[in-house]
Amino acid sequence: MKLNKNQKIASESSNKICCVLAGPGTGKTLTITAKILHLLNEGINPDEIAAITFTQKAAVEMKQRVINSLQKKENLPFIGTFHLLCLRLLREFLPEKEKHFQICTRAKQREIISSLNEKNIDKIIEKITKFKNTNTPFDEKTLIVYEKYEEKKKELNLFDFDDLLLKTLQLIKNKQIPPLFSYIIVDEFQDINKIQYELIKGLLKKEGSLSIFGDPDQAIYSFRGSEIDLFLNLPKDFPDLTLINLSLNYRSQANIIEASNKFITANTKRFSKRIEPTKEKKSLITLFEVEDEYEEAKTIIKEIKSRLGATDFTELYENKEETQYSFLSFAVLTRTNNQLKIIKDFLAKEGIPVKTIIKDPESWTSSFIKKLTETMYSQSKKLISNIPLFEFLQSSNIYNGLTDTEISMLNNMAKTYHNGKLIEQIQAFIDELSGLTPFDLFPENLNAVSLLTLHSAKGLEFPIVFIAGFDEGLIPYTISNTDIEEERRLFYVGMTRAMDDLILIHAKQRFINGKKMSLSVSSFLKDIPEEYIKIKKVRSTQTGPKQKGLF
DNA sequence: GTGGAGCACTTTTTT
DNA sequence: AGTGCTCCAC
Repeated sequence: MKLNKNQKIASESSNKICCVLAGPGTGKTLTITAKILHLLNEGINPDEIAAITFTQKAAVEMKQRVINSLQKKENLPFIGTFHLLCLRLLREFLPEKEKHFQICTRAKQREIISSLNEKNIDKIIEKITKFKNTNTPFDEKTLIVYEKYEEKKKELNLFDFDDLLLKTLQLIKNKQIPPLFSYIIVDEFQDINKIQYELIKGLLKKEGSLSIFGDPDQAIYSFRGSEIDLFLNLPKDFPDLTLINLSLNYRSQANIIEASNKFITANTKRFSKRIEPTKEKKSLITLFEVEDEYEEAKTIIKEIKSRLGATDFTELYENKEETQYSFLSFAVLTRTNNQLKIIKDFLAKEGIPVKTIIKDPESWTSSFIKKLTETMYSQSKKLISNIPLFEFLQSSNIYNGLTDTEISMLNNMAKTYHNGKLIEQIQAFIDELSGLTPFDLFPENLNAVSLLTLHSAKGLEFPIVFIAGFDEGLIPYTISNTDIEEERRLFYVGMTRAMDDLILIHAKQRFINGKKMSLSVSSFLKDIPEEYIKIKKVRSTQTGPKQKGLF
């Protein structure tokens, strides 16, 4: 494992509390992995170590790297989410008659709330989770619903996701759970809320050591209770804090790094830090000024095609030229999900494959499972029972009527079921389907252009990144967010996803919530110094949704 | 189970 | 001044 100087210092630090500032593309996961391996190498008992993340995806990635390095899966430290850690602690430390609860999933939450004759179910769930995480008070009506919801949950012996953390914290405060770990590592610390902060403090042994990894400039989740001040106040809370800055960026060409460095200094709530590029300057950021959202989509298509080496439609699909890019190289980022729809339709109409994150996997999978099961079961009867599921899928006509995303995901999952009778495989497979997360429905290796919101692009990287809707009102989203610094961090996250080219698009007019709006370019433009960006005005040829082809 | 009225319209994770 | 949803009547 090859580490740079500060990565090495961070991975070997044995200080009481160490905070590692890990800007975009600076090798955070590598360094955390190295730290875990270093501790194990020093002979620390794995049970003394906990590496905590916010998402499964981050946990899986980290765990996989540790497994690959150690060449073993047993006797590993805890590497997982806050929720998994709390679930395990509750199963271990709750009194016998309380510990056999089940998880109250989103679907179950909806069921409970709707049984109380409430509408706006998701709004209510949102308010409840906000209350549990930040103590945001209820209005009178929601308070009553909340009390009934809690009652019902108790009756059914269910804990919701927030309860997992809250109950654990309660047990810690009652001294029913002792400090358990000598080494706690926290990933993405900028996303932390008060409850998670208390949990960490309560689980760390008195002589233990705490390592914090994160980047305050990428804090974009205040709307769900994360508090950037918990990060920024660390030096005050811990006067003996060691700060280490991972400053070398291995992702983006120099122009993108220098522009984003300058851009983010417009914020005041931050630690002063700079990222140094390791790659050379390649090209300027491009800003396209176009007429409307249709011209925006057309610009994206044109730029994709020119980079794939195609001058017309047929060449592209005959794959005549070898180019350094494929559809996988491109991502289009927007502030809202709404904006992605029209882009998706335009790209799809051009035959450009796209993939998006499915917001509601529960309802998606339920219809998908329905669609699959009928065909699978009816066909499986006709087949010899011991062929692997993957081959069964390929030999059947299940793929008819599925999208590329669905097929790719299906194949990925089916490959993991090699053994057992066919019916059992199908049953196991369907069980697994119901546990899907949004990212499972976003197959990484599917050769398609990624369409994402700025939020869901965090942690990812692409050679070519478009940020569409670089309009005042959308970026920053002043339509309903007054926290401009958080909006600036969100755009900073977007900028720093790009490896080679960053392309911004501003449309002079577009429909927002049914209204045709005239928009000026984002006020964030003035925070990017002129020398890093070139502006191209695209004159409208013909516009409108009725038009058939683009070439 | 469906069609039309009424309504809301930012971002999202967690077994 | 568009879209997608939820609800309710049928």
